[in-house]
Amino acid sequence: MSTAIPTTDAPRLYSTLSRTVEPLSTSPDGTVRMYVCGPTVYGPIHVGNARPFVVFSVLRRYLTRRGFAVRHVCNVTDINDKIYVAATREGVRSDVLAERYRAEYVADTDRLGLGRPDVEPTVTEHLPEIIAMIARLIDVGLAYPSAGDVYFRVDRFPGYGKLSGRRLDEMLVTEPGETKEHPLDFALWKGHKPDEDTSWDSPWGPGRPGWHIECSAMAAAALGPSFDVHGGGIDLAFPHHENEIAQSEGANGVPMARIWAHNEMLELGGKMSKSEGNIVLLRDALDRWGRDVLVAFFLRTHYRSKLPFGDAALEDTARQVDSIRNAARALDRAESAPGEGFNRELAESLVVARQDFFQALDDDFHTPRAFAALFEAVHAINRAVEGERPDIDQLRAARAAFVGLLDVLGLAGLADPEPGAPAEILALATEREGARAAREFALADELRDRIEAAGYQVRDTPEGPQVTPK
RNA sequence: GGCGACGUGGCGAAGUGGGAACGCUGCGGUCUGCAAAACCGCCAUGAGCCGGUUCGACUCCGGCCGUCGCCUCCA
Repeated sequence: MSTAIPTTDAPRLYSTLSRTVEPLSTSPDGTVRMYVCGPTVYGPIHVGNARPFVVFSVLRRYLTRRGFAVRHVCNVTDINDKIYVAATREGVRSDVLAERYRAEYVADTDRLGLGRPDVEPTVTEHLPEIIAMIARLIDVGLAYPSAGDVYFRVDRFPGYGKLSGRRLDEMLVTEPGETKEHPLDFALWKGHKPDEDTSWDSPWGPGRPGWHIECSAMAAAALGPSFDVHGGGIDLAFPHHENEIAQSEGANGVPMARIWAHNEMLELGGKMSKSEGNIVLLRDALDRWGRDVLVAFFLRTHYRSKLPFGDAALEDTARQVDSIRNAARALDRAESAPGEGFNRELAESLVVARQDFFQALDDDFHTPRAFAALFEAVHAINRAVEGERPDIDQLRAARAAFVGLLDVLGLAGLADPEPGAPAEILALATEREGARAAREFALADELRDRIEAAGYQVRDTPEGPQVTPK
């Protein structure tokens, strides 16, 4: 079985900036440099916040297995209006609160088991870079101090609006700008207010960074002024990413990111958001569904489609995950009683599945089609185990191929050896076999009920009973 | 009001100018003492609605209706 990736073209991704699917670029050293907007840490993250984390973490996994070096940066915003508000409400210092929820964010997303980004910068670590960038923007005339704040001058940046397709003169103006030249000018630096318990010195007086400048500064610090992919939720396209472009390109004079990749929103009767109050915390979803189901749930829908979150969809996903796991169990059984020959249909199906799988992911990270390919493999494996059973070498090769696909999606654990049932459960299963042999089926069924009550399931197979966790 | 995304079977969800993937559910069958799993087969003559282009449109264009996101903090 070939290990080469059966594709010739470069992976392609849709860019909000060009509104087309574009070939992925690499930076001059061959690395794909990717920056993804992470959470503001003023509370535990919800499953909506987890979507970009999953999408871009798995994209990184895919690109890595596709042979690219990837530098994946995902920031944590730990200075923000909402953090002050939350700190006041909880009666703790804002920096203490931010650090607590930063750690909780890391712990929650660790449970997804998709690895960590290479760098997870925080705002508090980047004040010097932020201040330097603001100073630079003032130098080139794109920013101005005003009453202790510093604002970006939007009408001096010619490309303002190019990402979100807006024009300055069409935008709804809701905010009067008594300290701003233009109502849509946005804050780069906010002067210290008495009720805020942190502040940093700057040439414009004590204060803190505005919301957008941090990402410009952190992205440049971690990836340089120009990189390959900038990701995040579509709700950030305006104003956040628009402002990032204005700041970074205004200060650095080069395009910030080649591809702007945005995931669509999770829905729970309208967009899931903390301000709407219709949220499910990531940790609660993990407790209830487990990481396998949750990861598969995010991946079975394309990242640019809205994703309704609900019990029915998760239950559906859980069944899909079970059927993937069952194919691995079928391989377990077959390996304990292999056949003699070579199953040509299995070999061919796995090649096709692998090809379809990688082609789908090359095409704008099409995970739903990758899932379809995965099920081609599931069925091919089940057919081979039931039918013309292959020899041990082919079974092992089939497992390797199957696990290789699962691994790209972060689901290789579905094929891991399962923890064996405890001895007392296995004893019940053995006893049940005796009862069955003696045709004492009432006793056999009672024993099965007891096994199930203990959380295990018995499946009678030609290789004997298979006891699996329920 | 402006910008954008989208409307496909019971549900979820794809591709495609000329046979509507895939998964779940449901139905029938095989296997099984039964069950579970698996396997085999069936399930949209139609793709929000109305026009247009075309030999031919679900697929392109226009209009309408509807849903959602952004325009204010938001993944």
